[in-house]
Amino acid sequence: MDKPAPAKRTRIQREKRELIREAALEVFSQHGFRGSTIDQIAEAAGMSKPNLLYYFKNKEEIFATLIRRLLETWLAPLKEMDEAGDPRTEIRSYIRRKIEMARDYPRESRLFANEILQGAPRILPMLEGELKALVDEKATVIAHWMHAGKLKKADPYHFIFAIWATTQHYADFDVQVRAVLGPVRGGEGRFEDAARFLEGLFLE
Amino acid sequence: MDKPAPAKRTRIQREKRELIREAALEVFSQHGFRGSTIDQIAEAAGMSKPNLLYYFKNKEEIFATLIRRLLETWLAPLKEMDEAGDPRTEIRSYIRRKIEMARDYPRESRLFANEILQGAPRILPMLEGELKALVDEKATVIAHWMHAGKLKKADPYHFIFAIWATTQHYADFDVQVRAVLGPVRGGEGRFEDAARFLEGLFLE
DNA sequence: TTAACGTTTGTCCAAACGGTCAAAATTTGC
DNA sequence: GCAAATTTTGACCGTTTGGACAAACGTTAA
Repeated sequence: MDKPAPAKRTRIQREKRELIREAALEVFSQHGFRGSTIDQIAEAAGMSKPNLLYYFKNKEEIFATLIRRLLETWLAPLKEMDEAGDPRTEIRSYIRRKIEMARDYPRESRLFANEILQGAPRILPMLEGELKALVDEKATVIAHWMHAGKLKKADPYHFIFAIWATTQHYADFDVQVRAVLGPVRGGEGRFEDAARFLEGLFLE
Repeated sequence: MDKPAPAKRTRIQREKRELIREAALEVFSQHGFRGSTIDQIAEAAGMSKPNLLYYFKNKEEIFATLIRRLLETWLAPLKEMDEAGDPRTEIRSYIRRKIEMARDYPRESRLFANEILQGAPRILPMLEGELKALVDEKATVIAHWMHAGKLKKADPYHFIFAIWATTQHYADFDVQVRAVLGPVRGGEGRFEDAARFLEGLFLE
C-alpha cells in the first residue's frame, strides 16, 4: 500500500521511473519547469497523470531527480582532465568531450541552462560546493601548465568559463546557430566545424 | 472610449506603458514567459491587473513589445563594427561593448537567452532574416581582415559565435560565475577581468 | 484459489491564471 | 465649473493546473 518511498523498487517501478525521467527531460528542456505540465510529461511517457504521480510524489520531485543526475554528467568531463597528461592534449580532449555533449545531449544542456538562468534555485548549494571545489582544483592545474609554458598564460577561471560558454552555446543557442549558418553550413557538420575552431581558439 | 490602439498616446499612457515594460522585463527575465503571471508584472509596476490590461491587450503583447525593442539593442554593437577601422581595435571594441551589455543589461540578455532556449518561437523569422543578413555581412568583413593578415585566420562565423557565447555567459550564467569565483573574485571586478581575458583570447 | 500486494484509472477539488466588464474615480479641455 | 474623455478598480468568469482519492484492475506466490 506504500508509495515507492524507500529504495526497494520493483522491476516495473524502475522501468517506469526511467520512462518518466526520459519524458520529463524532453518536456522540461523545451518549456522550462513552470512552462511544463504534469499532463504533458505523462502523455510523453504514455501514461495517465495519476499514474505518473504514483511513481513521483509531485512535479518538483521529478525535476529534482533529473537535476541531480544531470550534475554528475555535467561534471564528469572536467573531472577527467588529468594533471599528469599532456596539457594541450588534455585541453583538446576536454573541448571535444564538451562539444560532443552539446551535440549528443542538448536537452540536458538546455535543462541546465534553464536552471541557471532562473538563478539556480535548486542547485546553488552544489554550485558553491562541489562545482566550485572542482573548478578550483582544475584551475590550479591549468595555472601550473601555463606557468610551465605549456599553455598560453591567461586567467584559468575565465579560461574554463570560456570553454563552457562556447561549447554549450552550440546546444543552448542551437536555433540561432542554425538560423545564422543557414541550411548548408548549419547541417550536421556544424559541430565538427565548431570543434576545430575552438581548438584553434584555445590552443593558439 | 477606445483602448490605446493607435499611436496617439496620452502622457499617462506613455509613462505607464514604459513602467509596465520595465516591470515586465524584470519579471520575464527571471521566470520566462510561461513562468510569469500578469499579476506579478502588475504588482511590480505598482498597479492592478485590470489596469495593466488597459494598457496592453494581453500578456503576449507585453512580451512582444519587449522582444522587439530588445533586438534593436542586441544588434547595435555588431552593426557598429566598421570595415574601415583597424581590425584589432574594432574587435576589441566589440568585445568591450558586449561585456558592458552583459554587466549593465543582464535582464535583457537573460530574456533573449530564454527565448532562444525555448526555440525562439516568436523571433525565428528575425533570426533567419535580419540577424543572418547582418552576420553574413560582418563575417565577410572579418574574413577579409583575416585574409589581409590583420587577424589570426579562423572561421569568421564561429568567431562571432564565440564572442557572443563568452560575453553573454557573464550575464546569463552570472549565478554560476559568482558561485565558482567566490565572494572575493566574484565581486564587481569580474567583468573587467573577463574583458581582459577575452581580449587576450580573441586577439592572441 | 485466493489473499496480499502492486499498478492503473476516472473523478474530483482548490488554487492559480488570463482575461472581461461595468461602474467608479480621476483628469483634461473648453 | 463642467462635460467629455481617460484611467482605475472590484467583482467576476472559464480554463488550466497540481494534486488527492478510492475504486478497479493485474500480478504473484503460497
